[in-house]
Amino acid sequence: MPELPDVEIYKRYMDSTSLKKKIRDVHVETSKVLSGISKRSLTRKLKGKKFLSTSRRGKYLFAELGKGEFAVFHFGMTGEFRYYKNEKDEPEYSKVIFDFSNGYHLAFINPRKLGRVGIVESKEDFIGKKSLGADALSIKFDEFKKILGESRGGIKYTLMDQKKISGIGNIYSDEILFQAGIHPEMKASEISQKKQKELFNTMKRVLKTAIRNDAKPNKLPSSYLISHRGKGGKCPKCGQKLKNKKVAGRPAYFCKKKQKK
DNA sequence: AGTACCACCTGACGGC
DNA sequence: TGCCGTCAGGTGGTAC
Repeated sequence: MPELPDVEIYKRYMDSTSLKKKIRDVHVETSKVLSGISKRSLTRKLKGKKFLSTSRRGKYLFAELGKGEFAVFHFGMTGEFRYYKNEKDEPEYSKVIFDFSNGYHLAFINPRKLGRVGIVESKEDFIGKKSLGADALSIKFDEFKKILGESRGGIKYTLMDQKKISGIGNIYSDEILFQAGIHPEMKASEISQKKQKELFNTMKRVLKTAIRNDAKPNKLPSSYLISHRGKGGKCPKCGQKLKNKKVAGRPAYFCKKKQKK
């Protein structure tokens, strides 16, 4: 479920469990989830160090190791962290496990192996290489407005393009557009000034609301679209059957009555 | 620049 | 119960 709200929750989880504890060892179940580093180097780089602090940019989570280095985590389409004590509690699908000297462990869980763990010398270089746009929670209206005005594609595509704005994925782009009453295929550049501001405020509100509710779909307000995805889902505002079609290559759900082009 | 499609992976789910 | 096709909250590459 890893879009911005989910990753923010994982960040806080890491902050409350895994900071400033000496890493005694690292276990990598499969190199598939490593990015640009071997099992041996990853272990060598981490052994004896501590995760000092965390930061997030979009869907990427960074853990500071000191001397400018950072561990980088990306969860792909599935994954989470779990902090536990006993070996017998090792979570299913753990791909990388960090052993701390206090006897606890932090597992990077990643069933589909689409996530990645790596080490970078510079956070800025990493963000630069990926060309990541401003984080959706930090972006200012002026920049948001400029991005919409310069985009030639549909608004759903624009919101999900990590190079423009980072952090929004398929689920939350649908949610934001639903709450803002904008059709996902509407041209980003054709959104009125008034609607731009409304969309901007809605984006911030939806993301913050999700975070406040631990990014758990069942804890979100009943007026949210998220739990109504799937066949036969109905609009929580008007009761009409939701439209389902591919938009920008991803399965989109929206209400034709409440979301106009 | 934007879209469409494939790949990467594997679990979950519906249909039969 | 079990097999099979399809789908899934992301990213990256290619071709158009």
